[in-house]
Amino acid sequence: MHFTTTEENYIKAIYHLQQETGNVSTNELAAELSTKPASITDMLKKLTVKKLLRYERYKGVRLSSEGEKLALAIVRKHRLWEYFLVNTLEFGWDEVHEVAEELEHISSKKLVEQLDLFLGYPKFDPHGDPIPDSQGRMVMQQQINLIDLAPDIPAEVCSVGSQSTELLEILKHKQLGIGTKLQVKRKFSFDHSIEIKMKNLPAITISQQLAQSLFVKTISND
Amino acid sequence: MHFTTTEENYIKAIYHLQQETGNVSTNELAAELSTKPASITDMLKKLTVKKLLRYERYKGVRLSSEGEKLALAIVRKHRLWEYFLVNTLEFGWDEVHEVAEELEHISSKKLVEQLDLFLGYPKFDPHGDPIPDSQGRMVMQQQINLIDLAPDIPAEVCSVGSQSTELLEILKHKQLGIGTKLQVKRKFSFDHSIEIKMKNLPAITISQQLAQSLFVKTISND
DNA sequence: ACTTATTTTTAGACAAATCTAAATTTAAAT
DNA sequence: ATTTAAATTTAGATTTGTCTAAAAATAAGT
Repeated sequence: MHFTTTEENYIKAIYHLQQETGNVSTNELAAELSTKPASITDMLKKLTVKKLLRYERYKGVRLSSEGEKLALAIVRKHRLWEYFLVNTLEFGWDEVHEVAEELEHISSKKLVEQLDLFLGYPKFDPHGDPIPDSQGRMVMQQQINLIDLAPDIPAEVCSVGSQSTELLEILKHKQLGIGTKLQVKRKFSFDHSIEIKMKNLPAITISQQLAQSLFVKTISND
Repeated sequence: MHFTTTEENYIKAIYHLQQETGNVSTNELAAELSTKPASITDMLKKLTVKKLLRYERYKGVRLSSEGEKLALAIVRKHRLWEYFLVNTLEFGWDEVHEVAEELEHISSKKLVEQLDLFLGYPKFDPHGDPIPDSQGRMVMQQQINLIDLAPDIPAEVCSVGSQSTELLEILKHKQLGIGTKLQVKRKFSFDHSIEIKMKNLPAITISQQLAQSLFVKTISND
């Protein structure tokens, strides 16, 4: 069965939102997709007929297993293309998202499989997010939010909370990115800002909001 | 300015048809795009407003210089992606067309330029068609139709007339493809079929229609 | 040249995806 | 528990790209 780009974008949005919130509300979706709630309702009915989701009026929506399969296929394509753009075509990791949003809708199955093979079956995209394999499986990272990292534990940034240009801008300015190694030095309970230290750089303070947008995994320092 | 996939497909179709026929007729376009003439007229009016073509009612259509620029950009993307699919992802040259039809509408300029760089600025796609550079320039092949090739002149297939699956099927069966070296042995004026000889293979006869779908360039046999 | 056939255009309708404005259902508040 | 507020859905309209059927313009045939 074939789906339009618009339908795929709805499925993808529901997939991402239901990771956190369980059932996804019409208003959440409207915000995520920059459309009006009325439009969401129309499309939810349409996708329900196509068996991609379980939806009851006024009660929110979840993906069916069909829908989840489709979502994972789209996420797989998105992340593989991001990996390709950064590692093969030498894009910066902060400039691949928009292009991947287009490339993820290319339908050829063979294209995805050959691309995966060419890239060497990567497990994580340039933002640190895991890439689903052809069966939709992906490895789980035990990553924690930077705000929860205990002081003096060496850790490495492995994922960012969103791809908004605003976030990417401040990260670039503060020289933070995927792979950056750091330690938390102090936590200020007044505004929940934290002081972090990166090698060869003076310690800097980052806001609660920024810290919450960064995910890290602890690393052994040998 | 941004154009829809549909609009780009119209521009591309007009570009290809006007190579041969000069002014392009509504019916030709309808056949090429598998739509009805009425739909063509509607779209021609729309694209005229957007300054992409010169169109007068009942008199056919040509691309404006704006339109030609766009067409060349699309053709460039199509052929670069075909090259990529064959040379990087190891697709067969006869299975890349449909995928490239999708990829050619990805809009990122940087993507095209980085892809071109990565591929080493190729001059011809896997079907032997020239790839426009970033300025829209392409090298001209002095290729002639196989039907016009004089007997006993060594030549090499460098282009096929269309990408229809029917044509690709018969070419595969007869072991003909881009790069195939051959000579014409006899021409039968009865049905304009010709007998050709490839190295290490018995001579075969091919129909007028098939010969007209193949373009060759002469090669020195040293 | 006049009639016939072909091509092209217009007019009106339809499906997809969206919108605004109004109505309905659920949730919150006193 | 009743009212108020918020979220969601319905109803009707709009845009894009398409269609069919009918009208208009061009081309062809004798």
